[in-house]
Amino acid sequence: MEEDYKKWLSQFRKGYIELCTLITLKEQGALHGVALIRSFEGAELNINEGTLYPLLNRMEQNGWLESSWNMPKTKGHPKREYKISQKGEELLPKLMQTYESHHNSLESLKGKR
Amino acid sequence: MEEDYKKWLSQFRKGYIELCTLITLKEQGALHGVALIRSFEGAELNINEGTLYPLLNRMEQNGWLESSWNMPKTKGHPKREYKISQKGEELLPKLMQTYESHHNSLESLKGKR
DNA sequence: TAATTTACTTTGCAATACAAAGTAAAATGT
DNA sequence: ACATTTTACTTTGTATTGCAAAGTAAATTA
Repeated sequence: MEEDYKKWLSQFRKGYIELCTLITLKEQGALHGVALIRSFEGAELNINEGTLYPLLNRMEQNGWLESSWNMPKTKGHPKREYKISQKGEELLPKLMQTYESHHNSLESLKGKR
Repeated sequence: MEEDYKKWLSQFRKGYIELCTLITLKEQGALHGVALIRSFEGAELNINEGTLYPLLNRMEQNGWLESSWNMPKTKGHPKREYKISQKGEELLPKLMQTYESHHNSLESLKGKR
């Protein structure tokens, strides 16, 4: 039962995390991985490292994001910063529309008698 | 670009359709496959046969649904009717809670400045 | 200078949505 | 009566992604 739920959750999140990433980078500008994870936590959303980093790489390869290494001038660990690309900006409204449409469908199914 | 979107959509729907199925069977009682597809269409949600039928079988094997063949007494094609099981009824609120929590997270990410 | 922390990478696995082709029973048309 | 079409469901093959766990390497701390 608990097992069923865990499996379902991991499926349910497919695509969702990409959308959250696009939204966050659009709202907040350039962020590196750990900062993204913290932003998600601020929205009570916990994302695994092993999920996020491969996802960021895939999104960059798709051209939805752009990244640059941010070598710290004085101190700190080198970080890779991601920001949303032109293509990502164009795609985001389409994904949001689809998200909302699915949300409405679900609400509508709940309300049937 | 269009290709990107299609791939994303197919990922995004993972898990979502199972939830819609549970909700619909809870609301409407026993339905067969085609009736489910029509219910979804009524909520402006289009689901492929090749998606729905394997999904129904999986859900039954997980014990979330129960099915029975409905041999028509006088006329019509034999149909397999699905209804939500005890286990499905128990699981549904948990999935809904998770759905809503993710919905809230996304809204919260949109609202950040 | 050894141990720890930070940020990111890599690997292997399991699971589902979809398109397309397939099956079989019932209804329809000629 | 026989062939065609429709209805409802099944099967197959592919492509992706989320996750846990182990791994790397630079920077900081002890």
